[in-house]
Amino acid sequence: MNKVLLIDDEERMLELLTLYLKPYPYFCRKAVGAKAGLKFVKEEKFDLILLDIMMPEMNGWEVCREIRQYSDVPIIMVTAREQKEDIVKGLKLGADDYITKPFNEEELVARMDALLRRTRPVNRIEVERLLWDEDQFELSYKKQLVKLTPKEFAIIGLLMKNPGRVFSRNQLIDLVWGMHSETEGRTVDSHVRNMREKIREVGFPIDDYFHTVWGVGYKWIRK
Amino acid sequence: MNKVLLIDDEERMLELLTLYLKPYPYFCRKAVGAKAGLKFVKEEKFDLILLDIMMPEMNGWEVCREIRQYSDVPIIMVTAREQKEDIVKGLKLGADDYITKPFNEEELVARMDALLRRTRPVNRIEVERLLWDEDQFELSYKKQLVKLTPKEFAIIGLLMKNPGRVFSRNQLIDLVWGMHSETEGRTVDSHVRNMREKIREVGFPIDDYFHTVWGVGYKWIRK
DNA sequence: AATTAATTTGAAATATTTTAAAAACTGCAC
DNA sequence: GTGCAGTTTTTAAAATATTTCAAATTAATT
Repeated sequence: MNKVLLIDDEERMLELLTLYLKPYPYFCRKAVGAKAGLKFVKEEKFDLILLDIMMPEMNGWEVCREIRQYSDVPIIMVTAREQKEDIVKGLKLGADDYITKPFNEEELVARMDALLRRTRPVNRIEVERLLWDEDQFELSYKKQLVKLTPKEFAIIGLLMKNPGRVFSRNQLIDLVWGMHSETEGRTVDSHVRNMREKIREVGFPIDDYFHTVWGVGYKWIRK
Repeated sequence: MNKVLLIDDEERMLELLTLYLKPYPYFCRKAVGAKAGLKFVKEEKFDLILLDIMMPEMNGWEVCREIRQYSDVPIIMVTAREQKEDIVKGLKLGADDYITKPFNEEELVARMDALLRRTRPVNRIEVERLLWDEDQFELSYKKQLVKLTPKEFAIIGLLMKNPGRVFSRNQLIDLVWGMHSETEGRTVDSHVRNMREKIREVGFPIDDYFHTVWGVGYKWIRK
């Protein structure tokens, strides 16, 4: 069951959307107006957001831009009519898709399904019997569990999901801790050290995979 | 003995279905027409519904959609002929299977049995002589009863049914209390503590199974 | 050899979980 | 309705685990 946030200033539209989505595996939460919407986004985790562009206090683009400062949640913009300008602007600000009013049930659901399908996050990845599993929050090598802390788990997951790519300490801080974190770059080193040690203990050749890129950062070797 | 609701506007068809199902462990209730059907669904609990699509007052899809707003009861749609569009639409609205007229006894029963088999909810689960039984609302270890409160019972049941998977406090609140609950995450901790203590008392090694995942939530270990 | 960066180390600062106990709530019997 | 018993929720303190940071050490680069 996917959690969807509907943001619109018109209650009628919120009701209509809820009604449309009722038969589908979507659980809707309704936010009346931009401010209420932003509040919801900060407090809860959603799988998708349907965001109306035309709202009085703050328009949909501003809401979209603000959300994108701290979240990658998929967003579909709802526009009154086919206005190319609007659409381009919306997508540039980070929206993932758009739909024009009036729309029918099938189109709405089809776009939502498609967006979720293409943005579904990777939550399991395996390399040479080293398995990173986000659902279980476990890293294991040949069935032996490696007990990692949340930060260690997040760091190795990010690197494994992006093999070959170097991440600087600051990038890691932005991605793992979240932007606006004040954490020092050296802190990453500590976590890396602890993590390497724990993984080494179970016998996985971590040093063949998790490399330091001198003067730049860290990367997971693509084999 | 499974309780089945037959919804059709033709009495002849209701009789035919009842006749077919007579030799099998199904107890049939007949509803003539959509309205009567919906009334039954609201008043009684059924294990399965056989729903005709072509009915005068309100067609089967509408009935299906309405039922799905408040119930997950398995539904098999009965369609006059193989119409792909109809079937797709019906299944999207939440029906679980369909059967086309004319059908024979074997096919009907086979589909009903199969549907019941795959939708039967887990209501009993046992791990190392710790038995969680939803029908009796009892948890016991080697026949000794553990007296749990409803919340405690629901939490351990959910975790046992999903071994290996971590649930965050918020997820647990959504799933056990229901979305839109205002309950604090810390409340979960209290229930967990009380539950652990009660289970520990009867001698089950609960700490080997029910783990805290630091910074994330709780999980039941898959052994 | 000098310089710069990474790693190790350990201890302090933070965060999270557990424990415990009190307060609020609920359903039921009277 | 009122009171009661059991349940649920809240709160605060204690116990644990993680995260951070800075200093000392080691390694790589020029």
